[in-house]
Amino acid sequence: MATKDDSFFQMVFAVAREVPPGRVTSYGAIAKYLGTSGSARMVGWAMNQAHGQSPAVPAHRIVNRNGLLTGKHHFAYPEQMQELLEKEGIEVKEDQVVLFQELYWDPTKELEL
DNA sequence: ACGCTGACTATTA
DNA sequence: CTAATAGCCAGCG
Repeated sequence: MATKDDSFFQMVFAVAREVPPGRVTSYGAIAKYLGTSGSARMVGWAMNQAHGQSPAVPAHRIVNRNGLLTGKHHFAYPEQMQELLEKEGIEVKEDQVVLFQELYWDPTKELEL
């Protein structure tokens, strides 16, 4: 688990790609899963490098602790994030994921088994 | 090497 | 409710 052979980014990308469709997760959750709890900024920063990766990283499934689409401005265009989320069946209102609590996917609870 | 920046989070006022 | 503060750590000039 959490192979440290790869760069920190690759670990973040790996977890992000493990997020099931129609689900969302937070930076802090990924950070904690990687053992860098408290450094949620590193996750977001890693996502910044995700742009152009192969396979593409579903960064639109990564939101902040409030379920807010804080990173939408980093996409091709800000509305793309909400567009992709709604496309997967996730309701988004006021840049915020509706029922975020129900759609929340925690790697530390789903993957560590 | 130093300081600034940042897709975060939590606490305090 | 908003604003400020602190902790976090990798990249860049």
